[in-house]
Amino acid sequence: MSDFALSLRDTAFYNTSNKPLCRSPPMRLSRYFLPVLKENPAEAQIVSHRLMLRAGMIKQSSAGIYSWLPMGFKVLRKIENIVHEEQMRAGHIPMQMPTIQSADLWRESGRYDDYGQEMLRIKDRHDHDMLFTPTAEELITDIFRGHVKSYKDLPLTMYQIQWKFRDERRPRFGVMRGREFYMKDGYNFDLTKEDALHAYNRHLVSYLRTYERMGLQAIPMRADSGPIGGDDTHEFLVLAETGESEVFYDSAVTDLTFGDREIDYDSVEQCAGVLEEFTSKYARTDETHDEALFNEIPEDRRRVARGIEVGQIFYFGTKYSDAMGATVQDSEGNQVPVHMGSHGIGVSRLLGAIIEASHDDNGIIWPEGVTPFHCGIVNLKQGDDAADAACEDLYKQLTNAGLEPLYDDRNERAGGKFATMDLIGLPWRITVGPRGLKNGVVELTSRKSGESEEMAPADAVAKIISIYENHRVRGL
RNA sequence: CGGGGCGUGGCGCAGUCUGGUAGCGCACCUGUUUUGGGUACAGGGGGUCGUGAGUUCGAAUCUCGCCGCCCCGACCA
Repeated sequence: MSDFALSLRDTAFYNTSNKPLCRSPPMRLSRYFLPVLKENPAEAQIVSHRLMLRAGMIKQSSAGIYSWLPMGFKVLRKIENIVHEEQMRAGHIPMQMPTIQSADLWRESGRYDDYGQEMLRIKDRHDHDMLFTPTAEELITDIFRGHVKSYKDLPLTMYQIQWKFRDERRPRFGVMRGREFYMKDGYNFDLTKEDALHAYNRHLVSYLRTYERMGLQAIPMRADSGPIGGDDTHEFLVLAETGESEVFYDSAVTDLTFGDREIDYDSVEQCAGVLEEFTSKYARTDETHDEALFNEIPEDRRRVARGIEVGQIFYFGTKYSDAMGATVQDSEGNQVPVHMGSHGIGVSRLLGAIIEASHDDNGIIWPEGVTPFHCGIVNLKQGDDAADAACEDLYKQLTNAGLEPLYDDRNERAGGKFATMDLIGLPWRITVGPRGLKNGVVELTSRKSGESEEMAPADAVAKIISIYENHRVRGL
């Protein structure tokens, strides 16, 4: 757990101490900004979009472009931080590139013309062609070729988490198919194809860990490379009825979990072993589906379903290094083009995918790894001295333990508070009322199972702390 | 981009066909009441009806243009 604690500190962008930033952080509903909607907005068709709007997480600004309201932003940051942690654990180096780039580099690779209308093109005041980046292969290759000259500097993998823009003809499904989206994009540079394939495998492993920490099962499926180009590529799909891709797979793949296994990311054998384990069973999207191969699966294990694409990894060899002259000198003095790959995780899209995979009629059910607040505290009788004091005490103990409770201290009726808590989907709720306090108990309720248990306040705190032992990710 | 639909207070909608100067529910404010799964009553604030032009004594309503948004399809992380 020690490396975990270290990486946590590295990625806690907005609070580098392990203490709350101020004496009274804004985690009381009376002071927070959580504009929940009682009714369904007419614009939202699918459940994740509807729930994100109703839970006050996002507000549409224009088609496919959203403001991230405080609670949505908090989840976005938690997902982002999990991605950072797992990337750094795999040895990849974080950096950041601009959102607006000159068209020149894109002309060099030939993609300025290939990309078509999806690319948002802009002119600056000097009449130069600029664009809002949909991805960053050209820019990273330009950085690489300017500074790396020797094979001794390889392997190298850098990544960023940055806003991207694709001018979709028809944005829809809320953040799942927006025009502006937040994405992790990483790029590996290696001397040989073998090295680059290890980078590919390493990314597959790190992605499996990443999704699992978010409470998701994302199945790697053989896919099509699209405008990125390249030979080897897998997409990671979360099964959901509302998914945009049709998928075909052997049901045995859904039994695979990554669990707590220790992985040495430098070990070629270990990474290749995981790839083999997770990709040997049939699992393909409609783009690469092969009916004959599919029919070789025992009939009772054949599955046709829909999936949400939450990530993709590519090995594309020397496509960009050839086009852009990214070479290094090898040990024999030859100039050789580097082998590259790129890898993406749709960070903002993941919010939609997680909600699609985890909700019920009453609202969202956050997995513990990404929940905006670790638990809710519902005061059933605001203004009652005993109830107020008990809630304050719970709030203090949980925040002192480094957790983020959301205390509903509004002067609302119990029903309204419960409905709000269910809608926003916090995994655990502590319910505090004068009646229970007379017997020295509060109620701890699981959002997922709906089961409640009465216990002393101190026991509830202890239980929440132990539940989150393995899910310490910071948000805002 | 092809096809369809919709723009009326923060949200959900009625009113448009048949022109007469805007209404309901939720939310919000005040008060009383109530309080363990969205209390009840009373009072109140907020909209030049997406936008521009036209027709008319008079336009949310009719005509034409424009803009925006949603859905289906094709396309995509």
